[in-house]
Amino acid sequence: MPELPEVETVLQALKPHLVDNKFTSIKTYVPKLRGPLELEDRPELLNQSIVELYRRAKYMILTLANNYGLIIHLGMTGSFRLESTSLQRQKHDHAEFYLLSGLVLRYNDPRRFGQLVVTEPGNNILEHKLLIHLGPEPLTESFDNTWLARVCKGKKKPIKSLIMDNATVVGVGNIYASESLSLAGINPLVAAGTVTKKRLKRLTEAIKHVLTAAIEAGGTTIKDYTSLNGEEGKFVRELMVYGKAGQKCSGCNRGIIKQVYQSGRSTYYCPVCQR
DNA sequence: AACACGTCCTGAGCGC
DNA sequence: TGCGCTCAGGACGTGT
Repeated sequence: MPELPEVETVLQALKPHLVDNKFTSIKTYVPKLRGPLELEDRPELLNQSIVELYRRAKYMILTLANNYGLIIHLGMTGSFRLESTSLQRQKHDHAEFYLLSGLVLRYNDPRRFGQLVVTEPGNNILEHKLLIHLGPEPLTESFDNTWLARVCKGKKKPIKSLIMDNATVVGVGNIYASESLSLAGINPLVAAGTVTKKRLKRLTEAIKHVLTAAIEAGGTTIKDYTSLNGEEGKFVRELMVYGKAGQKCSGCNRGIIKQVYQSGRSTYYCPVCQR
């Protein structure tokens, strides 16, 4: 389940192979993923140098020399393989990008929650409807305790739901939300508006710390996630609470990790050291 | 306005 | 052994 660190890891792996390369042909095998998949019969995407590949939230953005672009979201189970064209297409490979370098980039996504969207030249890609409403990037100065306090003010919904909201901060999914709250010592269930400024500062720092450490570890592999060509993320070894229901908390060494459900998502926390 | 919840999707894991 | 059920969750859309 790719969150920001996983997307960042994939992005860095893809970059050297894609930038300055060109798509020579693109094939798709399903009519839609999360939205329509309209990459075939688009000559404007072919034989144009790939200029940039960067990230905004959990989206990867690829731009071409003619200012067409591609917005890519891996959803829950999306992954890329870069490989020889002599290798067979696999089950759930929904799109193939044949490259001038001779390799093929294959997009695999069993649950088809991902998105591959073409953008037209002329508009700022960051103002695309998928991107325009996104909040600050967690690893920049624009995400700080002042901002978080402003967003939390008066909010009754649980702090965990709030930090998973892309309008508050982007890239924090279910795993890193639980992990960040664990590190900050905050109970995920408490109303966001009741968390003190001091604790929100700790939370801001915890989010930055956890995401940075996860990027360094190449992400977290729980079930589906792998980076390019099947590499697994090692942050799973550093998890404090996620997926550890019933185990003793390694933070305080006293509490037993509890699993609760918040709007259909599982949340893990230590009832002793997260108050 | 704020928040909750349904929806999309497939495969793993489990109980019987 | 095999079937059917439940769960996993990102982000948008809809309902309250």
